[in-house]
Amino acid sequence: MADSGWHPVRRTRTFEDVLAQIERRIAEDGLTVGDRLPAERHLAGQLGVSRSSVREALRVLETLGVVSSHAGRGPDAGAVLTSRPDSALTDLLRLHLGLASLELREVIDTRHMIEQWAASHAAAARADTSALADALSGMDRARTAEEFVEHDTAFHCAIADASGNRLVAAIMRSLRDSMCKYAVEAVERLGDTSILRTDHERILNAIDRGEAAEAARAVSDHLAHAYPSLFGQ
Amino acid sequence: MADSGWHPVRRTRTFEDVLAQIERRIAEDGLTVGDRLPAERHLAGQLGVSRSSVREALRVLETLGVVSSHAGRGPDAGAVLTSRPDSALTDLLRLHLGLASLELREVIDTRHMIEQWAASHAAAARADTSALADALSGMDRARTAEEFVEHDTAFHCAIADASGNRLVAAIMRSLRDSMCKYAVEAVERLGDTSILRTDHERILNAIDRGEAAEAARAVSDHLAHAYPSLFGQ
DNA sequence: GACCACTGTATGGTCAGACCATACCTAAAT
DNA sequence: ATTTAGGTATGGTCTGACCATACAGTGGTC
Repeated sequence: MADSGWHPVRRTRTFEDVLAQIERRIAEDGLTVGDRLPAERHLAGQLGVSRSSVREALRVLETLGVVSSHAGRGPDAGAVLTSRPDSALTDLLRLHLGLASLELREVIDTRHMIEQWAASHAAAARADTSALADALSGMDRARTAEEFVEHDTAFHCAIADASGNRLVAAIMRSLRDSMCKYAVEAVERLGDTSILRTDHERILNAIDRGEAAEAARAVSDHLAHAYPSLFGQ
Repeated sequence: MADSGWHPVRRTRTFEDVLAQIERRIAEDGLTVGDRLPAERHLAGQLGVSRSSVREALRVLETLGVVSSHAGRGPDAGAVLTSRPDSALTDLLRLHLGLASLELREVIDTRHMIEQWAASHAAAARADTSALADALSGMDRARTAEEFVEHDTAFHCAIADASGNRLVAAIMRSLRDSMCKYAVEAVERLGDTSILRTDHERILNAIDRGEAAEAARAVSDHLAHAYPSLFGQ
């Protein structure tokens, strides 16, 4: 086996068993977003385990953005299947950045890769750019670095969305969210943000005109402007 | 706030509080990989919550690949900080693929992007290619489709590793792992794998000679060979 | 003194049962 | 028909217990 996930020799834990059962049920019963899982107590009874174990399994699924739990009674209550990979990815990146097991440089390089790809694909597909234009006008109204970064993030995520690939978009959103703090610092260090504004216009226009290569170049130049220290070498 | 992770109006759950406390402690105490968290019972006592809540928080951290729990006594026991983003990403992708909230096409496109980027970066950096050569020779010895895919996966992950970006490598590994099943099907459908073998040699040689553009082209051609149905249009 | 078997103990893993907060459902009261 | 009060199923939390694991110490044996 590949070395990717070596697990120590250990009896399967109960909640892992529950996890596998739930996953199997999702696959076999063709459950999809919006469907409900049985109540915790019922699941525990059906699987012959305690409620704690079921809860730990559900907690894992919730962490992975697969279910969402709501108390109370009615159609919205209980563990509902959802699709929220973004927050899971964000948490993952944030924690590993905090643990220093990932460096900012790596995150920004990854973002560079994604954004270039997304911009050129969006251009090639002649994607709708109204969301990008909205974010652009939002940046003009921004009065603080935080507000600026917020609209900047929206712009870049809109590029990823425009690529039409939801996985890429989710990764992009998580990357931005997890490095939000550093982005604010970068903007404050930069002072004048007009060049970023111009860069964005250039990206938007390239996508609008369907010029994939120019869109990729524009993204690359933009990141070099935003993080000069990482691209100086 | 950005729309990325809207949380319904709800009192913070206890385990979320514990989660935040642990994360804060990691950041403030500068804890890093290898350090131990207090025992569950102690943590519960310190934070004034029940052990169940602590356990649910630890389960989340374990899911995200940040801690690893071991029973018993001694230096290895307890919740130890680790850095295993790969399995978390793999689980996430696998589950969302199962939920049909992600399509195989999106995963393969993402892989295409990553692999092109990694190959050209590895070439530009004149990275060590011995791991790639090892995987290549492993493919020659493979006697079943599963074995073939295993070494194929190793080869492609080695490309990502050679790029020097751990985040990209982790994403690559997860993508491969989560679509392993489909890769076996693709190989079986293909029958003759010699063309894949030739493709790999071409990629390896391009990286070895530092030809970034050729490496990217070779990767692109290779994926077209492996998944002709997705690139025919 | 070196080695080995036994016991103690701190740890995670699991279970059972209780209670609370929430939110819908229902039936009675107006 | 509307309002209101109670019922009930749900998740969230807590308590306390017990088991399995694996190291740490203890004592005996050679």
